[in-house]
Amino acid sequence: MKDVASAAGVALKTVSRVVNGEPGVHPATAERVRTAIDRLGYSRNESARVLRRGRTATIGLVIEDVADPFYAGLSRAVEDVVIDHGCLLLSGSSGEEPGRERELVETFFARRVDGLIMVPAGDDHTYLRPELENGTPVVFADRPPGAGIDVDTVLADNVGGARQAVRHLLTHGHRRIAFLGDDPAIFTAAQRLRGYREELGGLYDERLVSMRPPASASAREDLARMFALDDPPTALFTGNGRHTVTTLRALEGRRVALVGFDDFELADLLTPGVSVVAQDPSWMGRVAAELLFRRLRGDGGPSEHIELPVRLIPRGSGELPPPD
Amino acid sequence: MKDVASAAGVALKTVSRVVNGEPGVHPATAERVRTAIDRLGYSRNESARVLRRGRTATIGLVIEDVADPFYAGLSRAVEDVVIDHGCLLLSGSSGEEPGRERELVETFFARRVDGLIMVPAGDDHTYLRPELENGTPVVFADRPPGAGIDVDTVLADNVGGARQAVRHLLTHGHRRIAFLGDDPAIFTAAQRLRGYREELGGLYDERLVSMRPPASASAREDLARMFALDDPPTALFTGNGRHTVTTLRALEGRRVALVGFDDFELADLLTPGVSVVAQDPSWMGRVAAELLFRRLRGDGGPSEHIELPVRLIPRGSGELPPPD
DNA sequence: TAAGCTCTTGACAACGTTGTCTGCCCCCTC
DNA sequence: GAGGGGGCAGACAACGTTGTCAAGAGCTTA
Repeated sequence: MKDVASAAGVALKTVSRVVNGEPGVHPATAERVRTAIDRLGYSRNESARVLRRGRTATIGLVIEDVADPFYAGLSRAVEDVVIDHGCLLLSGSSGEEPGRERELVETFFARRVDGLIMVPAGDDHTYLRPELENGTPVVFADRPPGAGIDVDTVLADNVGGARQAVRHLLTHGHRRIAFLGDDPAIFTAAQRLRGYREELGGLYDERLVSMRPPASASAREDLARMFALDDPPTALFTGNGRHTVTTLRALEGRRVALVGFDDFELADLLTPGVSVVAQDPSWMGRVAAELLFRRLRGDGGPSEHIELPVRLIPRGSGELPPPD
Repeated sequence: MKDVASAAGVALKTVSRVVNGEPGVHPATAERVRTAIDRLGYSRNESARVLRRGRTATIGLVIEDVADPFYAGLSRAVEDVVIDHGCLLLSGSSGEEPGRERELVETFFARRVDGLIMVPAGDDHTYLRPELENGTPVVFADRPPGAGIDVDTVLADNVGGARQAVRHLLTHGHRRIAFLGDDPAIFTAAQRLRGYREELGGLYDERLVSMRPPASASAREDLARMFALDDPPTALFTGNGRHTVTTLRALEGRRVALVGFDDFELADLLTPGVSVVAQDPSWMGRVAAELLFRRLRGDGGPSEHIELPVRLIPRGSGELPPPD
């Protein structure tokens, strides 16, 4: 900038004004400055700008894994909103490890992100407190924060969705409905188990419940054990997209009714088509990002807790009747 | 930092030394400083640090769309390498628009990213030249840069993969093999068309070639037109994951041999399983990122052009014989 | 004609770090 | 006891911007 200034024969401040489109510069001078800028290939140093102005125009996003289609969709939606607001996105995957979640968040804060959207991996977020008191807005998506932290949240209707799935299977005549989900330490897994249990009522049988990491040997063993029972399940409710896929694979063509939580590409092309309770990751991302920018514009109201509806999509697998 | 210094009764520089783990500070003093840091909840301002030191410990990544599983996988791999090197990732999706690609890149450079990995959308990258001359390393992944730009590239063996796919179909007795791919303005689409054409030799028939955006009406029309021919195709080669999926959907159960470029989740669960030529997006991401960090460590050798092999995975659809 | 106003420009400090240089104290050695 | 060296600490400038304030030129108005 200094070089540009001397090349154009003006003061530093005038260049700054031109670069920022501030008024009060004579058109001819501005033109001279712009020519010098082009000639020297100058580009403003954002670090210095940030240092001086205190705002970074950067948003942080912590998710579990970009390679998971659900989070990829959420990520893309957040990115679009962020770019529309003239900001940039710093993102990182926690890999479901609380330690890495915290490291990422702290690195983001050290870089002075203006706001943060996160899908938490851990359940203790008291470490956010100093920064929250500092005024940095944080929005939790998909899962709520641990105890004692009061922030905006955007969650799906996990309980309602699970109830819908189970009700659908009950309507089609099933009485032995198994649940295959993730570790209940994960919020969404616990909520979906809760919905499953509530809707099943007296039909609940804990021998039909498996809560394991997807694609694990233990998950496969649980499934085999269930089918070895005297009264095996005639229908399955899988607790997330990953479990749906690994369960389908483990079934090896065995025809059992199935409803999965989370939609996934190609669910319609399998035979039978896979019925699912669909969330909309883009919607969640957009809502979370817009809420964040509303906070950044100064909305200081009490924290909001948005619950997005989910939708049952019948495609065949959930409508299979129980064997006679 | 100033506050920490006065709280601990030391000079600014001493705090700086402690924060950076520099030697030459008395243990007792360091301890006092650390206590003050904890008490005040101080965290270093990275912007100021960057301004002073000139390196941002930030890498930029421009891809086409995070929500596409291929790029999501690539993205995750890049992220892992970047984090391992103590850096952070700024990422953005170009959405296949050259304008947005350029905007993203320029924003990244304004933020003084230390290096850049990009999947280009446009074919003119002369705008990179000033920054390249400045010494910022750039690695192109998946697609090469436009003319006149000499940088490292990491590409898949697109021609070889297409030839493999076509050869596989020929081996299974097909002579009428159609190609359904993207606009040949996209490098990978053009390369795969080339491989297809080379391998087909005299069997090439331009009426069996469609190059359209996936999931477009025109793509569906082209497919219908091909099947209406007197000598319709008995096998299809689809030019990327998205085309494979939309083609499968358009086929509506019609049994035609098919090999797709790009692997995708659930390809094995469809009936028949979908044979594909698989690339490894994580591998590509990792290789690109490691190459970038090698450059950052000062490797100034001539630009490298890495071609990653691809692999044919037979799953059933590519082994269907032609109808008699 | 002097005062006042607008328009344009510039000088300067400050943002929070870190690199360089200097200074002090204490201990060791001759 | 004097000189030298190492360990520790601090003063100061600089990184590249932008906000604040002030000043000069040219014009209008009383």
